[in-house]
Amino acid sequence: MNAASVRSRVRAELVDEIKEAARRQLAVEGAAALSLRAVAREMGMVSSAVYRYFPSRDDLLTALIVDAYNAMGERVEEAESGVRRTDFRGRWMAVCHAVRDWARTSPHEYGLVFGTPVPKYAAPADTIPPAMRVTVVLVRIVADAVRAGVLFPDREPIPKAVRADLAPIRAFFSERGAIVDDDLIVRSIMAWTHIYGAISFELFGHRVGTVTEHDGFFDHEMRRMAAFVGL
Amino acid sequence: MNAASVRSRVRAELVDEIKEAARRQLAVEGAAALSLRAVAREMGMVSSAVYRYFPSRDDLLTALIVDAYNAMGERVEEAESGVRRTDFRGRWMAVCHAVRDWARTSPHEYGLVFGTPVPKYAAPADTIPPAMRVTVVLVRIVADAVRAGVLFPDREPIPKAVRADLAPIRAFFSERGAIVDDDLIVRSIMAWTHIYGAISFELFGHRVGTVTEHDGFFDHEMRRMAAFVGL
DNA sequence: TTCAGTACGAGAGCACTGCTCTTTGTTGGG
DNA sequence: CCCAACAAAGAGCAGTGCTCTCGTACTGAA
Repeated sequence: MNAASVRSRVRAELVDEIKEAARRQLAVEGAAALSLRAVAREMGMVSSAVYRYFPSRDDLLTALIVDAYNAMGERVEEAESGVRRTDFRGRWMAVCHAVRDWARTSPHEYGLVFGTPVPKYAAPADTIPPAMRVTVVLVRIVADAVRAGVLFPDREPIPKAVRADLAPIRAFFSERGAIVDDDLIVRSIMAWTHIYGAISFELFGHRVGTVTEHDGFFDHEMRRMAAFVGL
Repeated sequence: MNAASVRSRVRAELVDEIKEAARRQLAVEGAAALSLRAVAREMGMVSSAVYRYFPSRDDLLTALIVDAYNAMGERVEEAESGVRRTDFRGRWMAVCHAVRDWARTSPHEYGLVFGTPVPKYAAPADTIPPAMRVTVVLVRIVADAVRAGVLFPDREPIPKAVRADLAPIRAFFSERGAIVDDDLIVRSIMAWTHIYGAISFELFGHRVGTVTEHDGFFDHEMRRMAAFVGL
């Protein structure tokens, strides 16, 4: 083990500690109030020292966003893998509940990735793969169901412009050995949209006065959307 | 006209001017960067003077939120009123598109009311009525359709807990002379959830790489959700 | 083992923020 | 006509993100 790796190891540890402290602060105050100075204070260092590890506050936020996506992806993948492969509906429902469970345990992290985008902040390219993890799982379920011959097209006419738009996605599916029709893609996107909408509505407080039994309603809602998709 | 009203009139004008300036700044920088000092600067006054009109930055934000809800409500009501009363599906679609159109012309205002809730900020009670305006329009469409006998229950079994949860809403409908079954309420809430989810997904950039023809996709999507509701 | 180069933390400082307090000016109504 | 109510200004406090400089400690090669 050369000495450079010693330095870089202690550096990586420091980076983790800073992120840890930031995450703690995030959970209490929220993303908007995340203060680099407060993080430094909690770690017993001066604010300028933190800049050795994160060039700016936005870079810290980016790191937290990537971590959040990965945490969510991990939870989803784990939950989905525990379901019998041929139980497509069960796999789908497991994903839905895993996303919501994660969102409820880490509401600020959820808000960080799915809430109002921070102005003047453009998510760098390295957030894309972690952000895709959940989508990939959902796509795989649909592809598997199609291959198993249990998912059928709906014969719903789709506008030409939308159909052209969907071509690359269709190609993506057929590369994975699943011939998927446009309508099924539309329904899948709608279902993912709905998962996001339902969780955000609940978490952001837009269902107060409408729904109080969030657990039951979400489950029922997701069940209906799974049926809508065809699972 | 007594003199007190003169004072209060010029005061109301100042309040409007401040909100106007704040709104302009909001459109450029976003809610997080809304600076009371910058607003004051733009108006040629000193920051402390603004505090005569808004006790805190959050109060300014609250005022903007109320205005945003009302602007959205107005757009929706106007669009919906222009459709033949018996064209229930047309009325519903008009609402969907009006919400999206407003959101696209005022993305920051949309983010303000539907995005990540500001930590430590609790929306005061006077934001509730403006926030309900769109919901009221949607409810009226459903109620009208039920009364006209063109909307039927789906006979989808609903969990007991959810059913109990929905009782007050069912009562609200029957007060308006429409006997609405639980399943229809569920579908309506889901549709509103979906409107929100689709618009937020688009505006917050979570559909990049999936959909590019947003207009066409949204229209198709909403059409399918209208069918899902039964319209 | 020595020594140059680098990484690091500390501290001061800049321009900004929300907000408070005191002082000064203005203006409307008894 | 004068005084009270109101408005604006200005200074000031504590906080923010971020930059720059400076001394120290450590590392990797000679």
